[in-house]
Amino acid sequence: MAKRISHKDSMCGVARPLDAIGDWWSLLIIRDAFDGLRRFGEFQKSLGLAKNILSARLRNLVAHGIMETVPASDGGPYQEYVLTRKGQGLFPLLVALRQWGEDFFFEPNEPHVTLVDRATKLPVRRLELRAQDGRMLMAEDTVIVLPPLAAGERE
Amino acid sequence: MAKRISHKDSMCGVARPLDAIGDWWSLLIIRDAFDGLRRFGEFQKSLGLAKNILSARLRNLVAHGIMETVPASDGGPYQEYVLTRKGQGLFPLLVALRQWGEDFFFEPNEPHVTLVDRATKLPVRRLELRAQDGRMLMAEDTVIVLPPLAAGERE
DNA sequence: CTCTTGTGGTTTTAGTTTGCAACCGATATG
DNA sequence: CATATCGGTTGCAAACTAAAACCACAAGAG
Repeated sequence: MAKRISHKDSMCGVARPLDAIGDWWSLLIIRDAFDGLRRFGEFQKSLGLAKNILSARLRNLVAHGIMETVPASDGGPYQEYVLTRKGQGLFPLLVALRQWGEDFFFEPNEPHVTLVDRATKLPVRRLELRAQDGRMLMAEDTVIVLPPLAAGERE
Repeated sequence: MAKRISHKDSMCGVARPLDAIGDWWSLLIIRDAFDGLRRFGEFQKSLGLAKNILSARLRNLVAHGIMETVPASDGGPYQEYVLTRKGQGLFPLLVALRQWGEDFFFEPNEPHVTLVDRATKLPVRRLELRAQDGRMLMAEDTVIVLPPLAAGERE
């Protein structure tokens, strides 16, 4: 089931998360989970994907510790799917995706849903990458550095 | 080729970007592009994916305006693939993905590559979502709001 | 008790996608 | 001219996806 994304034995810090999430559907499931959806049927209705696929995706997300099943919530005999702490850690990623979408996939005046501060109802700020000293960083202001190699290790 | 992700006619602000990116491979290509890779062969060597797949992914990224081909750079007879401004807009998403990976996919002392400020060589700060007034926002502090419906429009 | 409906899946099956490998054309290179 | 390298395209078997049918269980309805 797990499709190997990278050929390197030890996948990098980007490929490893991608492998865990699984695919786009999973990300949409996670987004719906952030929106409060919990039940199999809710996800299926919201996303319109085949039930076997949803079943497989949920199973994968649970297997990777991104979601977990809780026995009930309203006494019903069924289980629900909720985000774990690890799953909640994906929130910035979804925000980044959404903001990118707003920037480039909508006409200037095309209406679209907006993420707002629940308290003030104002739109949230943009995600910004900052240095330790608070300077804002663009992509070209950053570098990837290798971990210090322990003795004897070779690339 | 384009696999429809959502059944809804007008895809939401999350699904639309996902559809444009294409798949995980594309995201890894984009990451490599941020790392300075430009040539077909460089991507292929770095990612180890089949050439036909790479070819298709690059074509898709170009078609969606995320990358573009530039005729040369060192006088070679070949073209190179570089990120457009739209593609560069994906930087926060990649950072979010990387930070999530660092948080949950590495043992506490497992070495991994780190994103650092080029100027100071210090690791970058975490991405944080903030309200207009500067408060930090967690997922549960936010809501999605629908656009104001124009007259006559119905859900 | 039996019939029907709704939920939460699994199985079946066909269609699509993937990716290895082989091939191809266009430069260099010897 | 022979050969290699780069940037792909093409063919095809294997893997994966997804629509639909099916199944199990629980709750009501009659």
